[in-house]
Amino acid sequence: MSCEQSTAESLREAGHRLTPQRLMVLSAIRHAPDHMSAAEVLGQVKLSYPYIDISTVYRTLAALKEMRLVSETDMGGAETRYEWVEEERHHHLICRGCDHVTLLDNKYLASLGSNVRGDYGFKADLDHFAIFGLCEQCQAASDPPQP
Amino acid sequence: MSCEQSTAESLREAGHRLTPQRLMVLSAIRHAPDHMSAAEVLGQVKLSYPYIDISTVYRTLAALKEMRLVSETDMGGAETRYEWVEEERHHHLICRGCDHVTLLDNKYLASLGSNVRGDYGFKADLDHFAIFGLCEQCQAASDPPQP
DNA sequence: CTTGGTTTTGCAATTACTTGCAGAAAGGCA
DNA sequence: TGCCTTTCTGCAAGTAATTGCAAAACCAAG
Repeated sequence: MSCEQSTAESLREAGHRLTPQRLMVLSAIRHAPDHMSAAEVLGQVKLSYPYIDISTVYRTLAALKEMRLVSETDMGGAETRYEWVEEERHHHLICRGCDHVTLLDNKYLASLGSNVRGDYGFKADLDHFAIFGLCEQCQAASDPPQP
Repeated sequence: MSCEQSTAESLREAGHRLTPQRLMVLSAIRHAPDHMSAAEVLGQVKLSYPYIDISTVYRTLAALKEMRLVSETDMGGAETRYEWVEEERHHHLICRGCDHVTLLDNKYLASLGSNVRGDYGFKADLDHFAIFGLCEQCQAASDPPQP
């Protein structure tokens, strides 16, 4: 009935068992409006089941990532961020000067993916990339003032 | 005299002090034939200076990375790998099925970089990427055998 | 419903990496 | 050369994530 029903079935078909812990992790990340850290997922699940362990959260996220239902991204902070993979992919440009984050349209990575697939036969997981670099302002700031 | 001389000078110009520890870390990674882990750099430097601490290695690698003299790449193993950035960049396709690693020509990422720069004004650090996915064999193995 | 092989969980210990701090050292200036 | 400010180092403690293991739970077959 719920929107998790079919996802749960996919898990079963991939040879995983449907435990309450996994369904709770799944539900937490599925309904989050944004990226979550493993600690945030843990906190969310603990609201309904306080005995869950952080290692179970990590193991479940790893399984979901392997099935490409969630993406795992190092956004430069202390914690790795996890996100439900939507039909419409998005990526991030992160400035290492000012930490500003810009959304990057999927077409840039889709094009990289299809080139790589065509030339190498390799099907790249380009679900959610964080690309670091310098934004326009920070480039100007670090360039020589008057050459 | 040595080939580190000019690099050391760049460090100074970037506002860093030239300590023996830094020069040893620099030399270790500069002359390595391949990627190194922080622990491997530590071991190498300890041969000539046993008192060096792992935190100094990490801090030096972070400074060199900030200057884009070394790249820091998660290749999927337990440890992050560091490498001296050569003029000619290279990248890796890593299969999550069989762990096989293929070299990826820089032109694919150079093209991504120039598109992003043109459209967003963002100068991406595309020094050394690890792209995960499925190689041709592993795709065939995971596809339905007879649809 | 019960049994039984296999997977999964929670705990505890471990690993990879980071951070705070006090003393040591770099290097600009006299 | 010696002084002085600032940065850097080594240590120790802390954090994010992983792993080994015994007990518990899943679920397919009877």
